Amino acid sequence: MATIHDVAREAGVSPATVSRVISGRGYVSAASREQVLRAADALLYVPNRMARGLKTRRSGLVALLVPEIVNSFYTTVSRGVEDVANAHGLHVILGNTDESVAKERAYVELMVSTRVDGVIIAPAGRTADSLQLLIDAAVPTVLVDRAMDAFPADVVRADSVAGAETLASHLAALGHRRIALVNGHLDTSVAREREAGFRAGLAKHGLDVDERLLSSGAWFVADAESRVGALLDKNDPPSAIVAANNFMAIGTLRALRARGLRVPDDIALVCFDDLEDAAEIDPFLTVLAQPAYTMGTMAMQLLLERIERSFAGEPREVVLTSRLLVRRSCGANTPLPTRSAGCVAIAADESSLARIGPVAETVAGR
Amino acid sequence: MATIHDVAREAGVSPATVSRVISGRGYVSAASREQVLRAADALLYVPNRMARGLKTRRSGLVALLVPEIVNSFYTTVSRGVEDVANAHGLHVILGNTDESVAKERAYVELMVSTRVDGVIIAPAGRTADSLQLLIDAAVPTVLVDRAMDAFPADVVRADSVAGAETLASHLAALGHRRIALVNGHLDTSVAREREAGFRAGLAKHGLDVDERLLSSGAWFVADAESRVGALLDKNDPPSAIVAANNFMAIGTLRALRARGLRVPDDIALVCFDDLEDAAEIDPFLTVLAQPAYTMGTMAMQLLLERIERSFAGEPREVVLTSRLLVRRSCGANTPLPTRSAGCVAIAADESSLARIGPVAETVAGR
DNA sequence: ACTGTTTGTGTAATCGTTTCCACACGGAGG
DNA sequence: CCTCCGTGTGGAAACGATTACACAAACAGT
Repeated sequence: MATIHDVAREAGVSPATVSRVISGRGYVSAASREQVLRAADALLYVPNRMARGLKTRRSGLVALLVPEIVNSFYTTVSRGVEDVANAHGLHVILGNTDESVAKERAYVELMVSTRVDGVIIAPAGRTADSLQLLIDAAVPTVLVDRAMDAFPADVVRADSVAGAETLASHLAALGHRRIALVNGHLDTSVAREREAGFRAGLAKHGLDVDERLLSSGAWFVADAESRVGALLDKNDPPSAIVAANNFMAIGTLRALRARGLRVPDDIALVCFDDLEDAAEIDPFLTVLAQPAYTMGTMAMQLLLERIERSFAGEPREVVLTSRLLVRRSCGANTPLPTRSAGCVAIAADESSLARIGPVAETVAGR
Repeated sequence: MATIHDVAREAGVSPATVSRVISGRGYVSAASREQVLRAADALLYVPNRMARGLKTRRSGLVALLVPEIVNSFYTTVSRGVEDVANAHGLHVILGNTDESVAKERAYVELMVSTRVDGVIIAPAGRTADSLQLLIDAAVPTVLVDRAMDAFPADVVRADSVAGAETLASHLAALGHRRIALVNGHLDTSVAREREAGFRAGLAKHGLDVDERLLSSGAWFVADAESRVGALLDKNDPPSAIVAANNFMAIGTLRALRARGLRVPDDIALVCFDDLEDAAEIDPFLTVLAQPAYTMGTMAMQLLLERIERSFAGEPREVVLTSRLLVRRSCGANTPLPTRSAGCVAIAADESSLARIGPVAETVAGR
């Protein structure tokens, strides 16, 4: 591979001049510039980022660490991150931690050793253990989707408490008395918040919470399927279920189907996260759609401010509101939709809407 | 951030000794090793990959460039790649080219300038234009999913011809006479192969191809939806449809639903790619499931051989066989499944099965 | 005692950039 | 005519690792 010296020799100038042409900084005569560009082209010169990064102490890379790459929620977040990053000349490298703290730790170390300019991460664990290195190494960091106690970094997340409350009260308003929550791992902040919101939603309608109808565990299809199965096989099963993410909704559907139960006729089902396209396949899931793309763009914007040091204050927290999309699985819209997209959008209550807005307004110290 | 010199000073040895301890190469006394490890720990030393890479000319990074990150087919491929790479001490960085040749070109340049050790890519364009730099820069490269004519790189792909033939003849065998193909962009090898296989499948059953029932375009939901809509609104619409990937199957479903048509009662539908979990939601899509994970592991294995120079021969091609999973959308299994997973697995014809096997056996020059 | 090998360590060159500094040249302003 | 400043350029010192080389000590075999 050609180096800057090769180009310099070919163009009859010094390496310094080549560097100035490539980077566009400093004075270069039109004639030299022309020569250099021609030489670079001829030699297929591609600057070595490692050498550049070594000298400049900036890699131009941003890491995005997600717990589950096959989950379209996170890939949508990633598109948001990427769009903003690319617009600012940064590149995104994606890492899949697989909900494993060990993998997460390994990725964090990889990213620190690669000297990425910043990290956006949806942490897998409850403690900041595997993330401590980011703080120690002073790498600008933004948490996305999942918050973490006592971790000094900006956070962009959806309001899971309000979201769960919206879903639970939607079911309660439809007349359900026995509502179950199929939750994710309580190690994550979102799971804990969703439980709290769920309880609040029932309380709002004067319903008691039957602790036996609360279940938590891995965020995956299979886990939810077996837990819902257990729930259904007891006597006095629920008449409605809130699933804490899209995968668990599918696991729930499977458990229901295995028992010949139909949605929403026999049991109502609502969940967090839009499955995007798939949610519009029968039974047309009623979902609380989180603003995944926006979470990505916001997170990257906050990160940029940290990287460029245009903001250096206390950790900030951005809370975004989700939208309730009422389709058929909750039993509210019984007739099969024909021409329409089969979906009625209803915003969450006005109180939570108040927190939507431009960054400057929604950002608050915490 | 602490450097190797800092650690050396703290430990009372030379940088060379620190390097030997960290890399585990060369002679180091137990006492020195102990000192170095203690110092590295105390200073939170994380080696600088850029400096290391600059000297060793290896980054320890492998790039995986996929055209559509939200497509679970590609994320599954990525898990295969990652598992093999990690087992060999390499890290994977993922890039999303968005089916855009321009983005692809930008990523290729980024990866070359990052001096990644190798690249695995599912190319977006028909020509090797945007990939030429990989060849010029002599970066080990493996194509996955999509082949490319006259491009000197190993390829791992599924047998799309046989796959499409399997799907088409499955529908023909069920008695369908007017079968449509909703295809992807003919710029990609897979789209062209799927068309060829589709024609072969019909021919096998003595059916003529109605060219008006062949449609190609973008691999996305919306595009397929409008194309299928146009197809249905003509007179003499098809009685069965083959969709060339999972997204287009969803687009097809939408178009059907908008017209009040039911699957499989009014129109049968089968498609390429398993939607994983979502495919098991009604209408339980009959799919040709491609071995995505295996494609990833195979691709990475071939790439490893190139990176380590343990193989330096002519470009190889690995062709994997897919499986037909018969569910309900094709109309073959009319009763709703209850206890079972709602799926009957049928392998593609024996002839294509013959090509399954360990790498060594399936690899063939091309 | 001499040679040769194994073990252990440090010095310094090197990888490919960027960038500080010095310097040279013109033209403008005094 | 002398400065000063805006341009334009090159030399050389970093950046932080690896590694070739030199050297020294310890030990074995003759």
